[in-house]
Amino acid sequence: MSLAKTYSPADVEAKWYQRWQEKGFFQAHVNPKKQPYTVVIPPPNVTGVLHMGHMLNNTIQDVLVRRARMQGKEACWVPGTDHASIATEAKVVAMLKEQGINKKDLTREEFLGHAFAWKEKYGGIILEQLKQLGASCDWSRTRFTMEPKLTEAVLRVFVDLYRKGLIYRGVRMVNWDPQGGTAISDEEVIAKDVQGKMFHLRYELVSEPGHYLTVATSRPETIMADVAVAVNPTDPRYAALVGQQVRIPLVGREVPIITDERVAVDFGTGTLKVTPAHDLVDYEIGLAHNLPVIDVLNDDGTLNEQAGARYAGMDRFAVRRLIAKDLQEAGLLDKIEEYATIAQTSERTGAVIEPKLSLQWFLKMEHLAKPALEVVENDTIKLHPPKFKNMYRVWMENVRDWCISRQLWWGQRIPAYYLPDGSFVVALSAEEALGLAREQSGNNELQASDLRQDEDVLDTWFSSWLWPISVFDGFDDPDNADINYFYPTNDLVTAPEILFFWVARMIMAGLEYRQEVPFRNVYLTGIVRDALGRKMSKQLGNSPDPLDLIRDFGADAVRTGMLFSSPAGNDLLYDQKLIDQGRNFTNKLWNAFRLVKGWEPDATLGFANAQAVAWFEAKLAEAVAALDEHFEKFRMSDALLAVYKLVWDDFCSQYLEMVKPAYQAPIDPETLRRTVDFLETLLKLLHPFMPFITEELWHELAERGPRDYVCVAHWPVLTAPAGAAEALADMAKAQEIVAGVRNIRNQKNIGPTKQVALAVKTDDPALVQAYAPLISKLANLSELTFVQAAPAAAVGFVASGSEFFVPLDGQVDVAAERARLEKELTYALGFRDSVNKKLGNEKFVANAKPDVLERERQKLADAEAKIAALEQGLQGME
RNA sequence: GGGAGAUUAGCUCAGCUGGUUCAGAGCAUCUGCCUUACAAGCAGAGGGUCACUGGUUCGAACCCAGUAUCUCCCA
Repeated sequence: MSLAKTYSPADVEAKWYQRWQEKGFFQAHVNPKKQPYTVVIPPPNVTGVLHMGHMLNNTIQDVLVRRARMQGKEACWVPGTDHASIATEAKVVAMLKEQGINKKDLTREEFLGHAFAWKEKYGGIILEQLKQLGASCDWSRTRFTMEPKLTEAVLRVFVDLYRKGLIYRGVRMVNWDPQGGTAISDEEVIAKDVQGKMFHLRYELVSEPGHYLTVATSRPETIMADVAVAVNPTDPRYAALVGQQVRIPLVGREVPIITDERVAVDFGTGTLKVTPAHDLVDYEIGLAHNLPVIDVLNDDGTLNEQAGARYAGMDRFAVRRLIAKDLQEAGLLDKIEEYATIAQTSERTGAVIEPKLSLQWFLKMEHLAKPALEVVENDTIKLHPPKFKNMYRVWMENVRDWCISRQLWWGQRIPAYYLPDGSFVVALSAEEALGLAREQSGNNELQASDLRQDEDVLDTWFSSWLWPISVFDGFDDPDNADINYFYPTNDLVTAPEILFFWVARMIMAGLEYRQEVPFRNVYLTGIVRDALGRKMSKQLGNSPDPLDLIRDFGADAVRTGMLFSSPAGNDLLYDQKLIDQGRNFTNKLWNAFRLVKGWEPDATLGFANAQAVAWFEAKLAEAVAALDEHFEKFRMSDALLAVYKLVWDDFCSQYLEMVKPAYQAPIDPETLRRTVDFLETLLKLLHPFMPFITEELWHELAERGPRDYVCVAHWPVLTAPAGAAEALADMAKAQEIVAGVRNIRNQKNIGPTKQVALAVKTDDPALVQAYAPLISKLANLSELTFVQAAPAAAVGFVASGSEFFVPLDGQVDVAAERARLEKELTYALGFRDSVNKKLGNEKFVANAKPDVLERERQKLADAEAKIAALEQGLQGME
């Protein structure tokens, strides 16, 4: 046999992934005999590449899916990507720019041609990367949110919601992303703390030239859009000025001083310049006072001609700097203050958002949100960890209408068609639209060419919220076999950041279109951070490339490393050490296999390890029960740790050491058979976490049939064997004795190869006798004898009420030995007293439950036994 | 500013209904070992005022009130 001392993942991973696919193990089919288990992937951006967050998220999904598959369920994990309107369009625009092509010079069709070509070339790389991670998706079901069928689903839903009166078009103040050139929804706005400047500007009073009203603003570039200055009606400082006119600095235009409750008396100077086009509150004030609206901003964030020739065409921030200088020179700038404020930025581009009045499409949320809140409140859908329920409730109770139109080309074009008179119809196709338009206008002469389709596309989330239904074609064919079987899905694994963007909206869509929740459990992962707690980012360069990690350590090591330290909802502080630990674990398993593989059976030998086998059998049943419980509660890290300890501590450190034959000695066939069985069971339990090495070892361990793969093996269902509790308890005592001897070895510096003798002084020799061979082997004893009195010159310890001695001529420090025993005795006495005190307390005896009382009595008895043994030991030293 | 959650060993976290020798795990640390599966390893050890202050209780890491600090969400 020439098996390498270390496991080398690179040689085996690609091979097994290919075999699994060839065998079709990941493909799910409608099968009424089996229970379905469905997961839809949170579709990554089609232009994206795998990052650490994806690794964590997809590892968790794969663990769940693989276990379900082994449990005999029809496991269906649907992969796919979304089209990510803003991000993708930005990338394509940038690429075209490099080629010297300006988007403005292209028609919509030409642009989409470029975009699709780009997507074909670069899109979906991430799905190939997931295969390297071992993700057991059904790749035959791969979907893309902008493919024809999913696009049709989106349009159907739009038309349906419009006809139900839930979608409307209107002029509203929206969040304008000047860099993306589009409106975005409230949820896509991220507030960031920034250090800003407050400019105190002088507005001259028309009636009193040379006298000024000071107005504080953080955006002096918007003064050209001012239509009034407002003060609070209760503010005595300005009461006399109300109704007068002031001159806007530099601009010179006269605007009135008005009152409005919305002005904060204690903010700035208590005066507010009102620019209805560029601020939500100002807009409301403008409406209330019938003020005009002056828009000085272009869509790209530059100022327009309304701002005057000097500033037109310049970027808003450049104008801010320039105008500050101009104001200064004109003596109209009172002062500039530094102040901490909040900048609203775009989730997609990072650009500072401009509130902008524009005509957009909205989806009413109230009707949809109510039932979606209800199903989470009553635990029809469970969030893991449950603390997110609070957040979910608050959001759902305060949800505002969803702005679903985007001023982009990459996405589903809104199916609204405008008539020459400006009115519009909403329809699935141009033909249908024409019919409706003729009906609506009463003009049968109307031609298709007279209609103009809305230029905007829909928010990407307006595709994603349909994902659990649309991937099974549930919109165009609502009663098909797949959707009836696989929907509702079971578990969803995603990040808390998109709880509202995506999860909440999927719940709404599921209830609206299937009258059923889209999933039962939502597992929320944390954010992957570096060891210093910083979010991983390209700018910081603190994120390793996941593919490098897989190449260097193996996918199994990376998967387990990621899971070691990531309880649900908690951030994962990534540290290379975690991957090392994962790698070490694969190596440990590999070497356990090497050991067992090397054993040669001798048919003449009888079964020599009944105790060890009975013990590990009991241990295994116990561990599987614990493991299953962790899984039911979505405690993935705990589940992994449970198997980790079972394999490393119980199987390798204990069991294998118990049954391992001497060097080059043969093993009895029964022990070998049972050990191989155990190892197979362990491979099954490990498989969801470490799919590759377990499959490799599964096939190394025995000749397998064509479809005999651990990947589809039955998940172990074990019941504790008869006498399990006793086997566990007895072995624990034996192990305590072994540990006692080993402790003495360490204290006295006796190497593991040197044999020692052990003398036992006990009233109950049965257990020690029964386990004597095992204890002798594990503690490397030369002899184990029973004595009536402590031998001279020996170091002793107390275990399970008996005394043990290791005779060590010339190495025993009697004084130190006594001191150690006395210390132990003091502790035991103190402990006994505290238990006694408890049992002597009438109220305790009266109030405590019987089993609690019983346990206390047992504690007392144990303590008494230990004290007796220690006292005898001390006497023996006299 | 409003709300939610958290604070347990050097680090990351468990700790269920208040009661087991209950103060735990993994990693890290320290000591000794190249013991024929594994030094990516083996054997052992040390380490905590359960954030703080009060309260309830026979009994509190756990329940209650307040304080401090941190994180997240919303404005």
